[in-house]
This record gives sequence, structure tokens and C-alpha cells, in this order.
Amino acid sequence: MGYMNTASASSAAAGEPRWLTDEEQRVWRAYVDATTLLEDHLDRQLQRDAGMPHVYYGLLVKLAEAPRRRLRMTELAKDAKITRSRLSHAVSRLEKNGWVRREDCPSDKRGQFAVLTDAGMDVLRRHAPGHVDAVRQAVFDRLTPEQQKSLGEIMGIVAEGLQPSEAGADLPWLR
Amino acid sequence: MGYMNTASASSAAAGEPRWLTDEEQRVWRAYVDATTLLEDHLDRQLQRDAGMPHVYYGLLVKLAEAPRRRLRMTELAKDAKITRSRLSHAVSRLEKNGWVRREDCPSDKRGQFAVLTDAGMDVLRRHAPGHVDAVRQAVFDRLTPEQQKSLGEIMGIVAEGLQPSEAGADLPWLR
DNA sequence: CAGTGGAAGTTGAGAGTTCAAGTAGAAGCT
DNA sequence: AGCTTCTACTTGAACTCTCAACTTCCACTG
Repeated sequence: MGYMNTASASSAAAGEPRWLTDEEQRVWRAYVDATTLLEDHLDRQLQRDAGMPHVYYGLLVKLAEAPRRRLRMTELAKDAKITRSRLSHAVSRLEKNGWVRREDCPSDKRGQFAVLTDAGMDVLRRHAPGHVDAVRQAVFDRLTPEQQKSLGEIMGIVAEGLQPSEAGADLPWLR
Repeated sequence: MGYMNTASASSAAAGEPRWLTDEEQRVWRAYVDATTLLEDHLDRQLQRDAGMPHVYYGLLVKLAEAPRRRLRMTELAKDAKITRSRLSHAVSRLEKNGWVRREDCPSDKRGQFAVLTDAGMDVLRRHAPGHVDAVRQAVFDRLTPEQQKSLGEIMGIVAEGLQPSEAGADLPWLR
């Protein structure tokens, strides 16, 4: 049961669901294990050293790379692949830390910018090396160049499939 | 800043940290994007259809595969790559749903078994097809057989690196 | 067999996330 | 202008996860 190729049970739409083969199961479980462990590992490292979870760190990075260290809330949410609600809570927390500040958008009174403060820039500078080390040790140092390339392609495909990307219109994937 | 190969800032241990190259950055961002989107996608699918997050579903699967549909708490936590605390909370919740039941271990009075109930088995049976479909659509249907194989190897390596695996002794990775 | 240290599991508080609803302003229509 | 609809963002409650105790019991030592 679960992913097994056992017996009955009908698919939502049509007849017999296409269960995962043994090999597919092995791949899938490896994926789940690795992502669970890695997420946990990075969260713990950053929480311990920098006082924030991995997602929050990622937000600061995106802001640091943006033109005037600022991004509209919706754009930041889209970049980081999180919901606006989650971002709103996150920014409030980062604001309390003094790492981010909100600013009104002049051209659209509904809009808000999230702006990286100097303190935010500092915290990033201080902890970037440790974070990069952690990523290296957990991932890149263990993979051959071919595997790294492969990983990039595969993850690109999966990510692409899960978001309409630039599909002309709206963002139904965002809630 | 963040992963950039810009300028100064010293590593925790030694001199200049080994920043990620542009290509490594692309790979890493693809990884983060894909895992974030996929996690979210599966959580939402299962929450909507089965009324539980992906991790909880995974716990039921492990129990369903275990000998008498039961596993010691610590073993289940180890299998699922989560902390015992998290598991304890999760099992309490699943117990309220009637999908899991706790049972005392006869040979070790400290021990507890998590046991999958018939209702738990049912919920699994009912929603396995939908979940497998979701995984297929998001991952396997988009990858070539070579990519699938590659993904399995890569994730196996990463997971292996993050847990001492069978390293004779204890589980320092478990908190 | 008391004493000590480790292992199994739980707990509660604080932090983070989700979901549904709510406010306010922009855009388009008539 | 007035009306409707959509967009941007926020909010609060319910739920989940983390972290640091804490309880209970096993195992080992003397």
C-alpha cells in the first residue's frame, strides 16, 4: 500500500492507477529522504548561526540582489515560490529583527516594498560563508560535475512543470 | 551577496570561503525552487483530498508496510527522517483521526508502538491513487529514464551524506 | 541492589505556515 | 461619476514544527 503495485483501488479519474514501479519507488523515497534531511539540516544550521530559517535567509538573498535592495511583496513571493500570506508573516518577523523594512509604493497605494536594511545586509554577509559551506558539504562536494549538471536539469524541469512560469497570464499557482 | 563570488567576508573556520560558481548557483536555485514547489504541491493535494499533510501520509505508508502494521516510535521517526518530538505530535493528531493507535510495548515499558488502524488503512487505500498520480505528473512523467535513474543516485548520495546511516552506533542526527 | 547514565517517549511554549476572510485601492465598463 | 471586478496585501485562528525540559524505565557499575 502507498505506492505499491498490489491490487485493486480505483483512480480518481479512470480505471487502474499507474502505480510506481519498484525502481520508481526507490527513486521517490530517495528524493523524499534527501529533501527532508537537507531541509532540516539547513534550517538547523541557519537557525543556530543566523537566527532564522532557510526560507527567511533566501528572502534576504533575493532582496540583496534586487535593484535598490527592494522588491514588491508579490514579486518577492513569486521569486521565492511562497504564498503572499506566508511572505507577509515572514516580512513582519524580519522587520522585528530590523533586517527588512516595509516601504509604500508611490505609484500604487496598495503596494508595498520589502527593503533590505543595512543590518539585514550585514547579517547576510556574516552568515553567507557558513551557509555556502553547509550547502557545499551536503551537496556539491559529494557529486560529480555530471551529476551536478544533471541535478540542475532535472530540478529545472520539475520546477518548470509546477509553475506556469511566464505563461502570459496570471499566477494560478499562487493560491 | 548570498552565494555570490564577490569580495571579502571570511569563513567560519579558515580564509576565503569557496563561493558557489554561477553554474552551481543555478543548480542550487533550481533545487530550492523545485523542492519548495513540489512540497507545497503535494501538501496541498493531500490536505485537500485526504485531510493530512504529506509527511503524515508518509507515516501511514510506513506503518502499512511494517510487519504487523506497527512500528516503534523511534524506528518510525528514523524511517521518516523526522525527530521523535515531531512524530509524537503527529501520531497524536493521527490518533484523533482514528487512523493510528498507540500500543504499549510488552518487552520495554518505555516503548510505544504506533499501529495503523483499519480506518487508517482505508484512508490510505482511498487516496493512494490520487497521490501517485500527483507524483507521476509532477516528476516521473517529465523525466527520461536516464534522468530518473540519475535522480535516484544523486538523492541517495545526498541522503546518505546527511545521516550516518547504519554507522554501528547511535543516531546523533536525530537531535 | 542502590546509583548513575543513557534511551524512549511526551509535553508545552514559541515560532512558522495555511486557509479563509477582510481592507483598500486600481481598472474597466456604462 | 458610479458600479463592478480584480489586485495587493494583511490578518487571525487553527494547525504544525522546534526546542528544551521532563518522566519513566532500562542497563550497567560497583
